[in-house]
Amino acid sequence: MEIEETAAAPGRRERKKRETRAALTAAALRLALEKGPDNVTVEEISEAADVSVRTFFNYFSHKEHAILGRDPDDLELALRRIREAPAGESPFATMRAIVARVLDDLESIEDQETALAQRIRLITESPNLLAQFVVLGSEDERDLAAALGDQMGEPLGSPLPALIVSATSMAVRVAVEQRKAGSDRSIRSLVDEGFSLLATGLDPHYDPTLESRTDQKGQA
Amino acid sequence: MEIEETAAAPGRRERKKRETRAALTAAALRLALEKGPDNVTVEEISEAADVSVRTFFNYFSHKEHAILGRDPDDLELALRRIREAPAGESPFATMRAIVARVLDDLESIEDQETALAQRIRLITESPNLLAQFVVLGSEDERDLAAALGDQMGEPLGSPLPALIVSATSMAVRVAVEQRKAGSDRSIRSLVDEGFSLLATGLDPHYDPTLESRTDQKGQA
DNA sequence: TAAGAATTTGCACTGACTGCAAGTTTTAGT
DNA sequence: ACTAAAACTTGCAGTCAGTGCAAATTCTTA
Repeated sequence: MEIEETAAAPGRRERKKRETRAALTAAALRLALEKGPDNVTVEEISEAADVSVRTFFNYFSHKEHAILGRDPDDLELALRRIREAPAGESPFATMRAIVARVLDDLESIEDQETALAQRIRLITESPNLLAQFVVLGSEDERDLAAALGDQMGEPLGSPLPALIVSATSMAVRVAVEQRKAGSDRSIRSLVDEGFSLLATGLDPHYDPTLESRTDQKGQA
Repeated sequence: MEIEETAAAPGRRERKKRETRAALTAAALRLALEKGPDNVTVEEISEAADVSVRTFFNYFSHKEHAILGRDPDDLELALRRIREAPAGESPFATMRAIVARVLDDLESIEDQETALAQRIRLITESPNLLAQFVVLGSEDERDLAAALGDQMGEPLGSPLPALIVSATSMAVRVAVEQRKAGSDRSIRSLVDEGFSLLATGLDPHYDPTLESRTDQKGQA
């Protein structure tokens, strides 16, 4: 009953699993777009993919995961990019490059919405999806931060790598939300501005000696 | 059937509502700590607070919200702090001050775990809670960013305020996760380091002319 | 081709959550 | 006080997500 991710010798079994998974994510995405993510039932998705409901849950533990259809290869790709970062590239630049890659993919199709673009839109519209997305994302972030820290030769437990990774996803998330809130600017330009601000600092006059001890005024 | 948040003239009705809500969050938190957040049923919580299950859902739309027991006043407090920020204080410093306030509250009780401290621990342990927390949080962030942007006199639609707010919550989240991952350092010191890094920039050698156009090497 | 492993499926069950209508409590007007 | 209206609570019936189990089915491999 264990569904593995082996990419080794693709026998018929392997192939069928991939097909089933693909059919499920495709059906889930299509139906989510048609009826709204929260109005789709697992039964419908399973029906459309022509498998039993029980089988759906053999592949995805949550309805949302099918809609998000996360491809494990994406994380793999990013991790590799980190490990193979050119000598001298700053870790922040590495992350920016990874994001840039995704943006390119996104733009290269322009009007014809890619599955990825559609999913991003859905995420901005459904709190449920956002929640699951973040949960999945935070697992990935752990791996990315570990890889980045390793690559940087940063002492274990340093918050820097985790911070950089989080900052990256944050820049993207903020950009997406700005768009959603009606900004005219392109995602790319918003992301660029975000990276730029994060790279050079959010507070030019920061006083580190002050640190966090409270110094409030009016307090209820 | 609408439960309002009126804080005006506290008649008996108002008082009872507060009591019920308090009883529910208290019961939810206690049970979540005892049995783990995912092993508590709404029925148990309602039982403990001595109301019907249906009533539970009149107060909280999700089980998790009762456990998180978010106090709307907290957001109010933060918003006020933003609006009343001393002239000349950088927006980033404002946010840091707000976080510092929370940390102080947290530490002032030390061993005797506050409800807040307990909740933070639960959140780090339960994906479900994390998810709901993020959803609630992202709503708050919108408000905070709006207030901050207003205070800064930033043009509407600028990503800066949103970025600063996100950065703040990010610094806290990363610090919490570092602790969870076994760091010896105090939350406060981790948070301070995060703020410091974000304030002064994540990439000292950032080249803004490069922007985000892809420049990758090995690609699968 | 047959044993054995991996998958699919049906079934029964728990638990979150919702709409509705009836019952109860609180408030307000007189 | 008395009472009608408004605000809350509750039970009930029902939908849907998600899980464990064991019987069927399909694939692999010797």
